[in-house]
Amino acid sequence: MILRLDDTDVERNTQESVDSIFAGLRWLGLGWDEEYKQSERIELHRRIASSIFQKGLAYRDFTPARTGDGDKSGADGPWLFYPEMRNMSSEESDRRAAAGEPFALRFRVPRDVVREVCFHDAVYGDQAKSTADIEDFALLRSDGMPTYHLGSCADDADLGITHIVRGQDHLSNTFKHVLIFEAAGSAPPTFAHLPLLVAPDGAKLSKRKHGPVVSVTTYRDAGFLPEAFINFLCLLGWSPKNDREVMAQQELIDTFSFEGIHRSNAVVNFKEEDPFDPKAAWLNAEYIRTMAPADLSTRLRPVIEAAGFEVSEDKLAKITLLLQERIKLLRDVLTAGDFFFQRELAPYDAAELIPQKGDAAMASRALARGRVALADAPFTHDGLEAALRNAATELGIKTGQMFQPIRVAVCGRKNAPPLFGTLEALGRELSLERIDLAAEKLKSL
RNA sequence: GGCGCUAUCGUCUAACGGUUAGGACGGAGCCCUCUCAAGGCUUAAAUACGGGUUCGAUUCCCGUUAGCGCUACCA
Repeated sequence: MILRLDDTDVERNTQESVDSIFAGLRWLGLGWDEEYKQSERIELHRRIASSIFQKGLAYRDFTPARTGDGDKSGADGPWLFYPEMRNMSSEESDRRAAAGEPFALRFRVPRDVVREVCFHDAVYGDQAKSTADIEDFALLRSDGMPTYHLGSCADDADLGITHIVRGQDHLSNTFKHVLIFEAAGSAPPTFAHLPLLVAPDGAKLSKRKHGPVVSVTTYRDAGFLPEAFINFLCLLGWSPKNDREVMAQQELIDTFSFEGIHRSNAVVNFKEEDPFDPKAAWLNAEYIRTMAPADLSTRLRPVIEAAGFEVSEDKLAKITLLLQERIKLLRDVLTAGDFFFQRELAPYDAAELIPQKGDAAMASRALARGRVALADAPFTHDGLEAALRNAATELGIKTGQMFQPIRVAVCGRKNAPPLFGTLEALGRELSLERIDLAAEKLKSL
């Protein structure tokens, strides 16, 4: 497996984007055996270009570069080449080049006899395109830098690449590549084109338009597990055809085949308010739930510490157990378990303390009686449960009515992890402190 | 405009011409339950359209439509 940076476009190539790519790849744990930068192999590219030129299969084009995007909806038919450039005598071409006039080197696509350029794609099957529909594409820019087409073909041949697996946006470019391989006298590798990942509106995902969505580090920073994220990605445009979805890396590798790859684009379902595809989040939650708790703790700790909190090994173990099936992303530990980490609770409405079908007086009694129970019960899950259920019976109220005021008092909200485990993780001192605060708060109603 | 690719629930996807068109996410409902989750059960939801071929088309062929890609001295 070779990691090659196709960075022949100096303008667009920034250290920042390279760093982000490496960070993402390293996080995913995808290894590679060799690593190259195209920008460091330009001598090779020029050599290949020159040999194609020597064979008369390319020519100099002295036309100034066309700016930007060009007009793609021209009613004047497709642009194929500039006749005066393509047909220029070698004497004039040599003379102008020697005089220092800048030129691009273009491939001389055969025009005398129209023929079909063919190749077999491992995903899309047999492909053919008439030379009459292929323009004289550039090999070398006027600054001497190779284009993507030349650079990648030259490198593929030189590095002995066996399989090119890339986005379907290159499917039609592949005809040009076949022409280059022919001209360079190398056998083309196996091609396999992958369907594109598109935005909900159907547009191809791009760094420009969709920014964070296409950056792998975004998912890392949000608390995705790399194995879950890989799993999700694999399910986009490919399926094992047996309804299996949660698959470990080895199973993915074992089951993979080009035949299982789709030929239509897959949409990544992100939204403004929810930037992550719900299925990706679900898969991540699935991985989190089935992890060994100790492993989850290990993954959670850095997230908690990065937020500026400290937590003991013992307390984290308890919190992990309570939150494991309640978080979808590692990041969620901060919102789902905020009350575990902050000494002071975020402000909440005292009315929350009032239980279902109860009133402030009931809440007050539950808190008072609960405080007594908590003060001397063994501070363990079972001890607390026994004590609090007892208290409810004594007060003649439902367990729910007993538990809710206490839950809100210690967590600052109604929806929280199971009460007894939560109290145990919080510890006696903090629990009592918060109950006192809540009782005080209740008086203000 | 030219060339190419594609078309099954909202989304990801099954169904080597014969299925009540399956699964998953998300949605809805019920159960479980100290709340929230998780889990269990149930449910709504799709073959773009029109022609062929065939005893029989989601499936094969043609056309239409739509989407996407390429058409750069970007990749």
